[in-house]
Amino acid sequence: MASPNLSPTSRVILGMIALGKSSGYDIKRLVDDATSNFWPASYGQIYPDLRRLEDAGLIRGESEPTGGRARTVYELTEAGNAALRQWLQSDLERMFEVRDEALLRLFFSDFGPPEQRLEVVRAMRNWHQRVLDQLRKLDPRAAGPQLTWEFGTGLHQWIVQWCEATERRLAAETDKE
Amino acid sequence: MASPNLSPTSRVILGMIALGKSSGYDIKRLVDDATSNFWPASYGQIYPDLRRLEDAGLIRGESEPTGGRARTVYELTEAGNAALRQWLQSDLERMFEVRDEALLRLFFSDFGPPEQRLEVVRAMRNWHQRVLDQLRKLDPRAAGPQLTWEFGTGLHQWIVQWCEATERRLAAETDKE
DNA sequence: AAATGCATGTAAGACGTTACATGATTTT
DNA sequence: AAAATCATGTAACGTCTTACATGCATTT
Repeated sequence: MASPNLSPTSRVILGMIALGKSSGYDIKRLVDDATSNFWPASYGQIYPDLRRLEDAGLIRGESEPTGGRARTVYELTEAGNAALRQWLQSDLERMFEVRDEALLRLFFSDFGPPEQRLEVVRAMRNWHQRVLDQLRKLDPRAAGPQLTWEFGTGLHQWIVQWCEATERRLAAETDKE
Repeated sequence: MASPNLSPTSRVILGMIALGKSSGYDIKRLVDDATSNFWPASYGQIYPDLRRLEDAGLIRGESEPTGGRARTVYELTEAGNAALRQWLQSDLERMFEVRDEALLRLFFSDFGPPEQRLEVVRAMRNWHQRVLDQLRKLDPRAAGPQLTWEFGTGLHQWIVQWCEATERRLAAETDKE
């Protein structure tokens, strides 16, 4: 009933449960399909968080075994519903974080030969192309609201195009010399 | 001389030192100016890492006080130079990570009223617009190689435009009802 | 019979930020 | 005289991942 230390990730969990009663396993699958590109979550995060959310009275767990296989399914309490709504309406700050090792390499690759820069951009393009292919394989409706899906595909597509343009530019520079 | 546990961030540090002898303070400033948008670093990361890098024999520190103010300046050793080059040439994997709370809210905002979605996208646009303004204030040449600067501005610009388009779409949907 | 999927969990550690403390120097 | 900047550092904490362990059920 006490309400301490809810991690940022616990909000995804809360949200996923709001979309329908779920077990920890279910949540993991939902997250992988729908939000992992902008908010991943691991079992090591999910299960302890479920405990904390239950201790805080925001969710309620029920045992729903499938045959002899244990299974605990969670649903929101009234408090949990209120907490979710409150979060959705609160001001948002410091919300966008990126860690991109490719850009880091690009930044420092003035160090090496010019072909190295080209190599980095190529690897970068490949990576985002793969993410893009994977995103497109998903049925956007199955993965929840489509706005985020559109954003994801659009973003990676933009990056791929930037890489292509940059590769052409770098190739031209290399040829000149 | 032993070479254990170098954090991902230690590579930024190594790279920054390669660009010129630097103190921990200098590195922090360089990172804030040049790479913080895709690879931030805090003092709590930098100073311990400098120790580890020195213990590993990749950098060498010299005391260069300014008046009575202590100051330790680092430069690369031959081993450090080799390590940097090796990193730049190695294959890169799992290099792009995003955490975006705005998208998370967008994803779950089917919960609340439709105006809430609009509100989230607006806040999102504001945030990226502010980042964009800040990036443009920087002289790209002062902030190191310009490729990463161009990428950053382009990316945030694309996001701002996506938000604008989405806002129009959402507004149109709201009017219809 | 073996492999894959369902289901739950934990321990250890990697990684990073925040907040604090200290003090000298320079600028206003 | 006060404020801002230079400079170094650490302790505590939050967050998250990795790797492991366990065992039932279903598919091949």
